[in-house]
Amino acid sequence: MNEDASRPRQPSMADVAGIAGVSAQTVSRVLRGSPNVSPETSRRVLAAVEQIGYRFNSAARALSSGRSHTIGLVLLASGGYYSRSAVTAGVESAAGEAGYAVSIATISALDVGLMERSLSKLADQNVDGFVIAVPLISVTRKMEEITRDIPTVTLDGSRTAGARVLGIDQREAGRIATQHLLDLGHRQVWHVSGPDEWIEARQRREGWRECLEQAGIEAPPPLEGDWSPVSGYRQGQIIAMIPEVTAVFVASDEMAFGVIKALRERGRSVPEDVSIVSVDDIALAAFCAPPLTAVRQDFFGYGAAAVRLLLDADAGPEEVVGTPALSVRDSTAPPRVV
Amino acid sequence: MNEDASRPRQPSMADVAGIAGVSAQTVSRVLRGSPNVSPETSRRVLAAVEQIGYRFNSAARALSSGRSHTIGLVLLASGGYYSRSAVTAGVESAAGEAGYAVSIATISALDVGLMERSLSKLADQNVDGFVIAVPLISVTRKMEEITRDIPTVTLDGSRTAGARVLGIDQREAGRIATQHLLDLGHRQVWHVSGPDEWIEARQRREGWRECLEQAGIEAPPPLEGDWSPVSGYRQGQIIAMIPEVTAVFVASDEMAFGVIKALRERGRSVPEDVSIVSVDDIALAAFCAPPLTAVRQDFFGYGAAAVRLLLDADAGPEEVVGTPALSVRDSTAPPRVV
DNA sequence: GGAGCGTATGTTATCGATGACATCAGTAAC
DNA sequence: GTTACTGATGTCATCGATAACATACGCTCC
Repeated sequence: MNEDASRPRQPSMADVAGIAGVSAQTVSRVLRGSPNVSPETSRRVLAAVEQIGYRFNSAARALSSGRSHTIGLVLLASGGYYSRSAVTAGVESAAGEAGYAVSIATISALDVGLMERSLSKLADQNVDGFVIAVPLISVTRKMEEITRDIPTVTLDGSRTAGARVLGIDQREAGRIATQHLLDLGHRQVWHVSGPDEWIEARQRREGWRECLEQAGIEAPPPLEGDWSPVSGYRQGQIIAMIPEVTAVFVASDEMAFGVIKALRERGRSVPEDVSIVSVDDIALAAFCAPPLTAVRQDFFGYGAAAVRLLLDADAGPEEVVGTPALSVRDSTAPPRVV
Repeated sequence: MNEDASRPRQPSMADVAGIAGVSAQTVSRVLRGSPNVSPETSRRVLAAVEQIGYRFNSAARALSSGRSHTIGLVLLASGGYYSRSAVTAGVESAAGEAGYAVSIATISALDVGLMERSLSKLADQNVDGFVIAVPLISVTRKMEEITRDIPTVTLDGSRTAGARVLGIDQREAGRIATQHLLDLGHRQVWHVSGPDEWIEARQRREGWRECLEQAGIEAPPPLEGDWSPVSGYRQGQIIAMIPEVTAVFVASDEMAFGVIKALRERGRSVPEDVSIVSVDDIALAAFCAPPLTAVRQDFFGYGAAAVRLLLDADAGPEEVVGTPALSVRDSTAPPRVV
């Protein structure tokens, strides 16, 4: 409308086309790297782009092509700072390489309503795919509707229609953690698990129980935390009151720190009196006292792999990242000889 | 084109309008909560939306209105898992409440080139605002160009054109941390700082130095880490070789854990032989051994406040979140009496 | 030498919501 | 009873890139 000097409008492809003396379509072709463009034309277009400071308008592309080049990432606010950061970094890194943006949605609790709303929100943004880094307890009709239209990869070992499993075998993780303690000579291994809604938590617990059963040991009742250090601390206070405990498999590093604190406050030292194995192996695990023996998880790798599965048409139906392996440090030792 | 039953097209406002017997414009008005719509019409429109499962198309809105209702968040891959997660959560929470989406861009290092590219990428997505959670060392012409057109809030106490400062007074944080150690009776306080490119790191160091100077103490040469636990560990190894050290102010919790580990390995216990104060007070600070005395930072609050500044037209030019305060725990004690 | 084809480019309609403006009824004011 | 205004709604052009189709040119092959 107002064509005066104050025009604050961003330059468009048409503007570039005008300067380069070609059509807007050709500009589009150059910018998308279409094969059938002469080098000379390409050069002129790119020069014009540079000259007027043209900036790509992804909204227009999304509208006309139907693809937003954006991936929606759903995270859970509880469940570990480290893993959240690392998964996010992995997703963003892989997405960025493929020219995709990442839009995030965090749900504050494991609740299907919240989950539905997050997915809706991202779907409204026309994301081209979902990475759901949240263990789905149950899948509602609405969630299915949304994920039917949009490719989805779920982390965390859960299975939805069309989702592909990733991550280490959590049952195996529980098994090797427990076995490590038995190998050291412990006769019994207690367990502080994650919240029961989490599939990983259940799988780790099963691995623990199976391992004990195979050794002919009756598993003690598991204690349940919520991944937070405080919850580990609370369960640790209970454990500290049971004199016979010499070894505990804790389902996450952050809870493990809480457990250790509680044990120490009751005069039980780690690893002398009680050995602790956990899962995750976060960056701080090696630097706290004592350095934690833990099953490694490559969260960054999980995020990156999820994006690959999403974007790579040739990708198989599933991908597993890493095999469970133990970083042995100083929170485990043979039981004190009685 | 093909109007047969297989039409996979998402319903549009026009479809809703058809069913409700109104115009598309009216549908738009209803959905945006425009005041001049009769309740009866509104009801019919909403019913139609529900009936055909209409989903909003934000690309179309972005194109026609010029506003994407998306905020771009720039993060730094180094610099603490906890703070990254918490800032992200804060940004997303506040943005979500205001109906805004969050798109993230992580840069792997403090580099103007990477920074320019990230901003460009987000600008291409037509974000309505930037939250830059990265300390800007220098601002290039290109960065200024981009942030001139798009409202920008920078966290981390740096100042760009149009950016608004947030966060606790880092100098004051350094001061109270150091003062706490002096108050306990320490005659000298050493310092492990963050990387010199970070303004916060410099400010904390200045607060430390000022505090010592006011007490008539000549500051020892500061050691420099990179926020990572390993870097703290390395500096801790140096400190452990200096017998006279009884107190250290470490610029972050994660480095502090590294320092403590190094000291212990050399037979110096914390806090008996050496007292440690740090900054951040992350979730694990209270649960590791020993629980850290640290200056609190409300990272979630930082993120949320940044978004408020961005979206709230009535917001002042600046906002400061929180005042530096110490969480006193067990990593500090009076010096051993000689 | 014309049929056939591939390459480089232009034209036009379209995606879906919205801003600007137009319309029309009803009501209050003179 | 006309004027002026307000509330509720409709019409139309537009945002910027792209898909689909059209065109023009040069080359190869029988």
